[in-house]
Parts: sequence; C-alpha cells; structure tokens
Amino acid sequence: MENSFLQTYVSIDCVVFGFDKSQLNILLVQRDTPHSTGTEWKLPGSLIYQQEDANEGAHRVLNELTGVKTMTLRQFKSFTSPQRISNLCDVDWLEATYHNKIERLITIAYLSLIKINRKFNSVSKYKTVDWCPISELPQMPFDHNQIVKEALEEIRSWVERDPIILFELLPTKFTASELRRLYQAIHHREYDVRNFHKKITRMEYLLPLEEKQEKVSHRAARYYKFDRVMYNKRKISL
Amino acid sequence: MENSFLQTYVSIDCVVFGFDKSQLNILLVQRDTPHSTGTEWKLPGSLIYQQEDANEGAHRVLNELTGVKTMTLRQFKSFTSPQRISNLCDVDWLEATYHNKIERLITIAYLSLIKINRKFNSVSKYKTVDWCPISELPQMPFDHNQIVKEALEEIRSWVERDPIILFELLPTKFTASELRRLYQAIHHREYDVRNFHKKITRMEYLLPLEEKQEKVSHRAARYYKFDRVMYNKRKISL
DNA sequence: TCAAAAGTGTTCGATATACACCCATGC
DNA sequence: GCATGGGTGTATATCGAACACTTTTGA
Repeated sequence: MENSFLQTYVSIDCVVFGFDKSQLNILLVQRDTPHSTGTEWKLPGSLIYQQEDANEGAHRVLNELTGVKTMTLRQFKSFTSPQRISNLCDVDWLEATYHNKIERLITIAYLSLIKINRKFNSVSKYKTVDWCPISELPQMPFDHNQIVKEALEEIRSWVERDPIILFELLPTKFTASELRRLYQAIHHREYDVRNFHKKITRMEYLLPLEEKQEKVSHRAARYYKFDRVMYNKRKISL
Repeated sequence: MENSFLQTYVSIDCVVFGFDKSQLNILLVQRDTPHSTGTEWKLPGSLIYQQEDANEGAHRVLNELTGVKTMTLRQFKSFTSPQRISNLCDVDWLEATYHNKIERLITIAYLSLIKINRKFNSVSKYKTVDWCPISELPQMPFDHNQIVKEALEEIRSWVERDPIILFELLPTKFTASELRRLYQAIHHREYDVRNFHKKITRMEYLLPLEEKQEKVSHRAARYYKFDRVMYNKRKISL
C-alpha cells in the first residue's frame, strides 16, 4: 500500500422523482452507446468541475436538464466502488463523452422532486429526456439501478422526517385520492380510504377548497391545497 | 467552464460515538500542528487508497485506530466544498502528512458506534486517541465541527429506523436507567421514568436478568440484555 | 340506469403523556 | 437515619386498523 492515494474524477447523478396517477416516476436521459449499438437510458449526471462543490454540480445538471433554477435536492449517498466502471461500454462512453481517459470514478447521488407535469425548458446535451415509471426501469449503465434502489429507500425515510416533500410531487391543487395514491406509492402499501380521510383532516396544513373537479364521470372530488405557513408552525411545535 | 473537471483526493472521516453515564462521546485524535504551535484534536480519518472503496477505507481507519476488526459503520454524507481546506494550517498539515501537495480534498463522512469501555489495541499513527463528550468539543480543523453536527442529526434518525444500534453503545448487561439516559442523550429530551419502564416492558427483545447491581449505595438496579433473535423476529413483522 | 370513484362513522387496541410515592442499599 | 437512585400504576388523549354503504356524475 505504498502511498498510492486515490486521485479521481467525481460525478454527481440525480434521481429525480415525479408522481403521476398512481406511480412514482424517474427522469431518465438517453445516451448513445459507444459502439453505435443503439441507445441506452441512464440517470442524468455529470462530472463536477474544478470550481464546483457537489451541490452546485447537482443544481447545474438539473438546471440544464429541466430549466428549473431551484429545486428541492438532497445528497443521499456516494458510490465509490472501483468496480462501478468495470464495464467496457461504460469506460468507452466516458472517454467519448469527456475526452479524458477515466479509470476510476466516484459519484455522489442526489435525490430530487418535481411536479411531473411541469414544462421543461431544457438546454440539455441529451437527445431525449423522459419519465420512466419505477416499475419499468430498464437496465442502466454503471451502478445506476442500484442508485435508484437506494434512492427509493431514502425517499421513504425522508418523507417520514419531513412530509412537506410530498407536496413537491403533487400539483398545487390536488384531491384526497391523489394524495393517498402518492402515500401508497411511496410507502408501498395500501391505505384504507376512510382512515386516510381522517388522517388528512388532522393535518391542519391541508386546506380543503370549495373548488371541485369538473367534467369527471363520477362524483366530483374536492381539491385541497398545502399551506406552508401552517406546516411550519406545526413543525416547531414538535 | 473549459473541460476542467475536478480530479481530487478523497478522504474518509469517522465520527465514532461512545456512550458514558449520561453523555454521548466522540473519539478524537490529536495531530501536531504544522508550525509546532502545539497539538490539535480532529476526527480520525485518512485519504483513501487507489484500490479501496470508501467503506474499506473507513474500516481500515477504525481498525488502525482501535484494533476492532468489524464494527457498525454507516456512510452518511460527503463534504465537497472547495473552501473546506482553505485554512493554511490545514493545507500545510496535509502536505506534511501525506507528502503530496493537496489543493482540493473531498471527504466522505462515516458514523460508527462502539462500547466506550472497550479496550483499544491501537496501531494508530496518532500520539493520542481519546473520548470527548459532545458538549465539550474543541474547535477542529477542516469542517470537522460541521461533520459532527450532521452526524448527530444522522444518529437520531438512524435510531428511529433501527433501534438496534442503541445496544452497540451499551455494555452487554445494562440497567434500565442506562438505557433511558442513552435515549435522552440521543433524542435530547427527558423521559419519564415510569413511562420508560413501560416502554421497555413492551420491547420483548429486552430480557430482564436475575442479576442486579452490586455494591451500589442505593437500591440495586436490575440488569437487562438485548436479544438479537427476538429483535429480528420483531422487525420482519413490521 | 349503470359504471366509476367520492365520501362518510364506529369500535378496538396500542401507544404516549402526565403524575407521586415507597423501596433497597451503603455510609 | 439519611441520601441516593430504583422501581411501580392509573387515567386520558391520540393514533392506526378494521370494516360497508350511500352519493354524485357523465355516458
């Protein structure tokens, strides 16, 4: 072990969650595979620059990807195994993309949340950016499948500490059943409808509106909205 | 932003918790300050080697420090700001220690737990290793004070997800009030003694023993021990 | 009039909180 | 005998879980 300290490139990879109908989705980008064998989906990410710290890098990636300037972002884990770029395709792709021979690469994974119907204003280097339901994730390069798996665990425990993040995934006005389905998707279990209504009645930071759904072929559901001020009052009283 | 991607050394730093009487303690090591102005306490850590991933590095540091081969370890956050080695003392110390000019350094912080009265079998490069109560932490180099602060938040949420880690901090046999004081130290609040007894009665994985304290100048307290098998049964039923 | 989803109340068990006094031991 | 900490029970509030029927609306 002669003084051979690791000197390495560092990337960030972002697991961006969106919620639609009953499913969590993740934002994926398409890359060309090096030997023109087609395309492949991966997590959006980038090497970080000399002058940046990881947070800045993550913001940059997401801004390039979506045009959104500020979004909720959380660093959740670093992936450092030397084997994470053992696949030759990945090695070649890195060299083609960054014009550097890269033999080792650690990545810092971020988790982020966005309303899924938000319009993107992308200046992205990627040809295609799209939502992918977490139940239908493709095989991805590097350890991206593992990163997503850990991101799912992380989002669960984050919601428990700070339920505010649920409302970053829902539209400004949402129905009780949208919120319930989001809970179900995140906690991966069913909630009884009646019990769930009682639960949201107890959350004083959820304001029921007069407004209801229109033109739905069943009884119209009431809209709710999230009241940040009430929420913050609640939190300090814990 | 001309293709100047960060290539950097990577270190790991370990926040090792121990518990004594009523206080959480952290294991600190002493370093010589570069200009012989004395010594200074810091978190134990090391640059990681070429062949290592971060987990291996963390295990190596803790093994060198304590002689303990396997301990509970959890990566909790990376610290990547370019400013974290802006202090000249720190720059000089790095150069003196690692015989390399180091201009940027990111660190991956780990959290670990150990019984405070465990004997160390240290092969450490440090002159002094000692426990420091978290209420009396000195000013430390780099961003080590910040790292400890975040480690404290992390240990709280870790205990909530997985209370087993409490028993890594207590002796094999412990009294109810030792456990209560540990809860208090971690959650930073008081627990009512009677309610706490009810709480531990409900934990079937805590076995009350016949054995009691001896030679204490007050009523002798019953010892309990933690039953891992019962605990694991419990967990899957959640 | 039918299909589809919205909305609503009661009971039970588990858990958290508040609160005050007697017990065992060494000195 | 006294100082020190150990050990105990009751009442109340909140929360989660189980469980079935009526309402509204568009097609």
